Amino acid sequence: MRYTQDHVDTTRRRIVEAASRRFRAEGGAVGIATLMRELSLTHGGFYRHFGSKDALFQEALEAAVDEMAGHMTRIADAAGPEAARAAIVETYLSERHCEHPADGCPLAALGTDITRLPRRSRDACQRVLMAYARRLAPYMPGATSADREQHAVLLFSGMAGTLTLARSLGDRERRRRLLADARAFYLRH
Amino acid sequence: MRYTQDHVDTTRRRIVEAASRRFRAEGGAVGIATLMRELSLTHGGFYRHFGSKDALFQEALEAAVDEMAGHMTRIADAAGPEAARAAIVETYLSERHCEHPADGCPLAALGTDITRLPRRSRDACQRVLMAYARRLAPYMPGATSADREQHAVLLFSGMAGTLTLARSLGDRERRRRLLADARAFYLRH
DNA sequence: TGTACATCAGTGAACGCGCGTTCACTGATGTAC
DNA sequence: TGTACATCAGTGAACGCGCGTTCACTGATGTAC
Repeated sequence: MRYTQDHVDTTRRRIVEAASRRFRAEGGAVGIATLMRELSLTHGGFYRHFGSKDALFQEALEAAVDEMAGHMTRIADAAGPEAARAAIVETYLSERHCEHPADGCPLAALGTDITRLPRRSRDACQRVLMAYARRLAPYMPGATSADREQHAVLLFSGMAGTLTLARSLGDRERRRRLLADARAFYLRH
Repeated sequence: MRYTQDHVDTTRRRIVEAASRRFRAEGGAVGIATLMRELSLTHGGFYRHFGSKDALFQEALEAAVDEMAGHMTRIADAAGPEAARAAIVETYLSERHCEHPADGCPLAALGTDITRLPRRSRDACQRVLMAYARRLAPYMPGATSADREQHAVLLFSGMAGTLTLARSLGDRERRRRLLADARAFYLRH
């Protein structure tokens, strides 16, 4: 082998990470050559690691969900059981999250792109998105774990929609107000 | 003139209508040639009507918002003042709306695409989206018109996020349950 | 009223471009003997 | 231990393709005389 297994694994991981960020920032239309150039590689080598661009998208989405869920659980754990849900809402609907889609929620950044994936990929996405909800459920109110999971799904998809709208607004002040209104709303309900 | 002014106006309107539906169904990536072929025209003639594809996208989005707002106000008016908001929620989060993005809410269908538009287009979009909220505000609760408008923005962007998630799910039964849960949630809050 | 010309919506070939994917090749390293 | 060979991550040219946009052209109609 020309490169050590360790080097190969690292390269693969770096591709997924770069893709995860760039897809969220610019959508699924980002080219493979652009992606590989960011890592000082050429596009030809891509196919030594992935079967197709679709396969990379899938993995990148999974990585994004994992990263986001990790981030949210850390914030919630730090806030303690009483304040966990509030901390999640505050962080999710923060200006920081709004201005940085690349490290943010993939649902808010890629929602409609996922919708247009071929059937087979959508099935895989469903599993990933449901795992997202399952990881956040423990911080939600509800008598049963099914209730808490349902709460997580509704809260996150709702906030994702509002965050997407906020990102569509050209006027910064308007964005700030929308986010503040949304935080107040989702803290109450 | 080769064609009457009436014919020209009709053709232009047909292009906008087809674009409005197809962009919502398949995203902004739909090609101009495809669009024109749907109307039994060739792509070359497109530029007699529009300066660029971006200009068409703008108009198509506006038409979609107008159509959707019209649809919603008709439903709300038919339901009467007491039941107006409930009728809007039921219709928006219906399976029918979920399965037919082409005639549905442009925010749910194109949310993340709008986010990636160049700055100049985003300003125009902001105006269009705010007009959307203003038309629906009368059916929302709230002491002042600003309160009602804020309620409309949060309700619609939240429902759009949940609808987008529903459309991402491969499993029909799962979609049905999510929509039912969402209807219950948004009728309460 | 008849004739010559201007108009311009629509046609279809052509443009440059970037895309996803393939492939012959390179060359440093691992492995077999 | 030294030598020959196999491996395979990464390179960069090439593929076919569809895109947005341009442009010379067509030809039915409106307009000027």
